[in-house]
Amino acid sequence: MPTELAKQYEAALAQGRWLKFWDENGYFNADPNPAKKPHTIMIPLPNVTGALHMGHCLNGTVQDLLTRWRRMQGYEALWMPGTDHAGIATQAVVERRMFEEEKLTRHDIGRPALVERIWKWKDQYEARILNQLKQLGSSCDWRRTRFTLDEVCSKAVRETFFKLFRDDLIFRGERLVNWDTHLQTAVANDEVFHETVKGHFWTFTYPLADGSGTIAFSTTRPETMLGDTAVAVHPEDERYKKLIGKMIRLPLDGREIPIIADPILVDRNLGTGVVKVTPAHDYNDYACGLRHKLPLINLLSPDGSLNENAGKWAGRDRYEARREVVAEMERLGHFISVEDRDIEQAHSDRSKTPVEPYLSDQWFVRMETLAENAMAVVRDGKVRFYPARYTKTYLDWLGEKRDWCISRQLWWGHQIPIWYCETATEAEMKAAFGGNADVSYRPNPHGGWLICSRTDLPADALGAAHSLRRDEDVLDTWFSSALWPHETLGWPEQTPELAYFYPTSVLVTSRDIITLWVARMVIMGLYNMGQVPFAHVHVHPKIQDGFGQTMSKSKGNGVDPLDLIDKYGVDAVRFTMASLAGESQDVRLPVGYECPACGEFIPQTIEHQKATPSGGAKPRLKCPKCKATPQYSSPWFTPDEGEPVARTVSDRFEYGRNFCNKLWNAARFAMLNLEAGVPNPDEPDKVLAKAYTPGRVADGDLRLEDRWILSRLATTVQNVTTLLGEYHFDAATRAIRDFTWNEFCDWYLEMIKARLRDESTRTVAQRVLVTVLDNLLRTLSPFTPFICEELWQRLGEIAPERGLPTPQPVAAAAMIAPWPTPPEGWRDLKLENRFARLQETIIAVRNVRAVYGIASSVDLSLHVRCAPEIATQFQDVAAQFENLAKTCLKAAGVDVERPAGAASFSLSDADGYIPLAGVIDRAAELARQKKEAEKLKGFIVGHQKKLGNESFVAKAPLEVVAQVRETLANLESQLASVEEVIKQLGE
RNA sequence: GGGCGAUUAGCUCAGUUGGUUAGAGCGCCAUGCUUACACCGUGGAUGUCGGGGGUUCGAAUCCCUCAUCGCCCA
Repeated sequence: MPTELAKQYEAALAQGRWLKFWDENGYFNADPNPAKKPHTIMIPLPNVTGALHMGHCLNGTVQDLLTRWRRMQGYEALWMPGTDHAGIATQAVVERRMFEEEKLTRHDIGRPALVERIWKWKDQYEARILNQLKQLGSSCDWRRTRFTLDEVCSKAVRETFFKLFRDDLIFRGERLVNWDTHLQTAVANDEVFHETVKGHFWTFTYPLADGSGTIAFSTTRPETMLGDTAVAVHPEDERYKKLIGKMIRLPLDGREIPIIADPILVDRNLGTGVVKVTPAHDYNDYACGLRHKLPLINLLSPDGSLNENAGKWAGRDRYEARREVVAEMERLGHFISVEDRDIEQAHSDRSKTPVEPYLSDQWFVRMETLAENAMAVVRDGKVRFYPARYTKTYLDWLGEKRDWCISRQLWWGHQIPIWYCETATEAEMKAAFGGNADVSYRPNPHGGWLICSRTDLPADALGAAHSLRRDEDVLDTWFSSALWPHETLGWPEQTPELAYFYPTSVLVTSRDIITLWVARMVIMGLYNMGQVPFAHVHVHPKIQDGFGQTMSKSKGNGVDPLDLIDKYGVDAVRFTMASLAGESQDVRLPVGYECPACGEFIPQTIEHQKATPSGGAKPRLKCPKCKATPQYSSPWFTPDEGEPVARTVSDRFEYGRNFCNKLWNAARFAMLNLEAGVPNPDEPDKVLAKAYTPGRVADGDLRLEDRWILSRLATTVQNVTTLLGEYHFDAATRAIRDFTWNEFCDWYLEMIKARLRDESTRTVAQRVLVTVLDNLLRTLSPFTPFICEELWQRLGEIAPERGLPTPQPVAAAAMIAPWPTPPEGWRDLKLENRFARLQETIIAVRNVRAVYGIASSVDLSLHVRCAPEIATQFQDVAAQFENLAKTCLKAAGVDVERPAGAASFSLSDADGYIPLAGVIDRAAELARQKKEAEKLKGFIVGHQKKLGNESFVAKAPLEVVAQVRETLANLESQLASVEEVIKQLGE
C-alpha cells in the first residue's frame, strides 16, 4: 500500500535510500554500446591536497546535471571520476604539516619515508573527496575511478615522455627558472604569486676602467653586482652615448665589463638611465644577455646562499651578503644614496617564500608545433568555448609558444624516465640499444648520453664497465593531467572504451586553468590521439566568499558542501548551485555558522577563516545570543571528538530547500487526490471514491486550465532543453522553477481542486494532473535527483501507467526515464493569452479585496464591461472566479453599468466593478482612482511625446510605431474608464 | 604594464539582437491556520541600472573615459 507523504520533505531519508538503489542497479555505469551515442565528461581531477569546497560543488553539480540529462536523452553517458596527485602542492602540504608537528624536514627522513607519508595523506583525502562527490549524487562510473599516479596513468605518462623524447620534442636546457630556495625546486610561473614588500633602492657608481670617470646606477639587489656582466644605457641617451663600448672595472672583484647600448632594457627616463646587467639572475637581463651574447655568472646555490662565484661571500646567505656588499661599496667610496621602496617580489605559492630567478638544467617540451596545432583546432571550431570569449585567453597564451618546463625537483610524482651515462662510446650505445625500439638516446650537451626508456633500465644496462644514473627529478603535475581524457580510458592500450568514449563531449571547468590545463590537454590529445580531447569547453563562474575572495583550498575560506547538504539537503544545494551557474558572473556566497546550542546564525568573518589550530586549543566562535563557545567547521582542522560543532550555513540555499518543499507538497497533494477513500472537504461526510485509473483522454475532455498547463509544460520543457544545450544552467533552473511554482502550483492545482472533489470530473483531472507531474519529475530529475526519485517511486505505486493521450507503463526509475518531449501540438499561444487575461482579472479582484481589507470568507460579486466575445470567455471561466478569488461573476457584456458603491479596476480590454455597498469608503475609493488616473496620465504623456517626435515616427520601425499607437489607445481607454468612475464617485 | 569580466532594489543575482511602465529570490510592510505546503498563501513598497561624456528617434543594453572590484598574463 502506498504510504502517505510527510508534510515536509525529509531530505536525509531520500539521500541514503536512492544513492544505494541507483548504485545497486548500476545506473551510473557506462559501457561501450554501439546502439547508443556516447556522451563523455572527464572530471577536472581535484587534487588530493585537501577537501572539496563549494567551487568544486558547482563544478560537480553542472557535470552531473549534464550527465543525467544526456543519459535520459538516450546517450550512453559516462562521467569519469578521479583525482590528481598534484606533485608540489601535496608534497608541500605534507612537508609543512610534518615540520609544524614534528619539526622534521624531508632531508631528515629521506625520500622513501616522505613519499610514504604523502601516500598516506593521499589515501585519506582521496577517500574524503570521493565521498564528497558521492554525497552530492554524482552519477560517475565509480568503477573507473583513476588517480594520476596509478598504474594506468603512469604507463601513459611514460609512453608520452618516450614519444616526445624520440620525436625530439623534449630537450634538456639551461634556463632561468623560478627557484624556491625553501623547497629547493623550480616552480612554474603559475605557482608564483606577487606581493609588495618593503625594500630599498640603492644608488652606486662604477668606475670606468680607463680611470676617466664613473657612471651611476641603481639597484634593489646589490649582491647581484657580483654577477654583472655588462652595464647598459640607451643608445640615444646623449649623456652616455660617448661611453658605449668603454669598459668598467667592478669595484668588488676587479672584473672588467662593457658598457652596452640596449633600447629594450633601458628606459632613459627612469633613475639614472643606467642599468646593471646580471643575466643569470634577472629575466630582463637574461634576455638582454642573449641579445648581446653576454656571459652568465650564476651566483646562487640551491639553498639560496651564494656560491663560489661570489668570491669572498661564497657560502653567505643572499640577504646577509646584500648588507655586506653595500658596506663594501660604501667603504670603497661608490655609495651614493639609499631610499625605501615598495618592491613587487615574486613568492612561491607553495612555501610562501621569495623565489629567485635561478639558472639551472631543466627538461622542456618544445612548444612551437604542438602549440600551433592546438591553436588550429580552436580556430577551426573543433574545440569550442562556452562562453566564447574564453577563446581569446586560450589563443593568446598558446600564441606565446613558450617552451614548457616539465621537470620539478621533488620526490612525489612521476620520476623522469631518463638515464645518464657519462662514459659509453657511440659504438657501445649502438651495440646495447641500437635495435631496441623501447629505448631512445642522444648525446648530452654536457657530455655523455641521455637515454630514455619505456621500461626501467638497470644500472648495468651498458655492461659492467659503465654505470647508468637515473634523473632524480619528477614531472610537472600538469604533464600527467594533460593526458587525462585519454589515459583514463586506457591509452596507450587501444581499449574499446577509448575507441567509443574518445573524444569526449564537454569539459566543465573554471577559467583559471584554461591555460594551465585545458590548453595542455588539447596539445597532448592531439599529439597522442590525433584527435581533440573534447568538443566543448564550458567555463562556469567562480565561487567567492562573502568578502569577494575566490574560494580556495589554501585560503581557509573553503566551505564544505557536506555541511550545507546536512543542513538543507542535497537537492537544495544542487538546485541552488545550478541557479547560480550563469554565463559570466562570479558568484558571492556569504556564509555563517549555526550555533549548535541555540541555532543562532553567526556571520563568518575574515578572522574565522584565518584562525588555525596553533598548538593544542582549536579556535572557537562566540555565540552572541546564548554565549556558547563552540568549535566550528573549517578546512584547517578537524573538530575534537564529541565536541558540538557550529556547521557552516548560508541562507542562499533556502532557495533550493523551499523549492524542494514546494515540489514535495504539490506531489503530496496530487497523490492524495489520486487515491480513493479521501474525505471530500466540501462534504466531510462523503468520501471521494474514484481512485486514479489509467485511460485515454479525448481532446474534447480537456478544460481550459488543462490545455493551458500542457501548453506551458511543453514550452517550459522545450526552453529547459535548449538552455541546457547552451550551458545556461541559471536560466534553465529559473524556467523550471517558475513553471513549477508560479504556474503548476499557484494556478493549475488551485483551479482543479474543485474538479477533484466532484466524482464526475475527477477522472480527467486526475489523468492530466498525473501526466504533468510525471513530466515535471523527469525534467527536474537531473537538477534534484533524490526528491524526484522518491516522488517517482511513490507515484509509481499509485499510477504505474500514465500519460496523455494514451497512458504507458513508466520507467523503473526517474533517473533512467526518458527525457520529456511533449508534443508540439500541446503549445497554444492564443490560449495562453486568453488565460493571461483571466489571471489579470483575478489579481485585480484580489487587489480590491486586500485594499479594502475584506476577509477571504466574504463572497464578492463582479460585473465586467467588455466586448461580447470577451464576455463569452469570461462566462466560460466563471467557476474559476469563485474558486480563486471567492467572487461570483454576476454580469459580463458591453452594456454593463457600474453599480453604485462599487470598487473598480480597469484592464486593457475590460473594466471590472465590485459592488461594495456598506463597505466602500467613497473618499478612499476616489483617492485610489485618482492615483490610478495620475499614473495612467504619466504613461500617456510619455507615449504622446514619442509620437509627437517627427524623427521617431519617421525613423523607428513601423511595427514599433504601431505598437506605441496601440498602447496609447489602450491607455487612453483605460483612463476614460477611470475618469468615468471618478466622475460617478464625485456625484 | 597588457588582456578579460564585473559594477542593476537592503542582500545575492537575471535582463537574449537597443524599443511600452527594468525583473526574480531573500529581506521588508500589511494580512491570512481558505485541510498540499507558515520551508506557505494573498496583496504591497523599494532602483538617477557605479560617475561623466558620446552615438541614436530611442541606451541598463553600443562607443569613449574615469573610479572601484575580481581573475588571467607579464
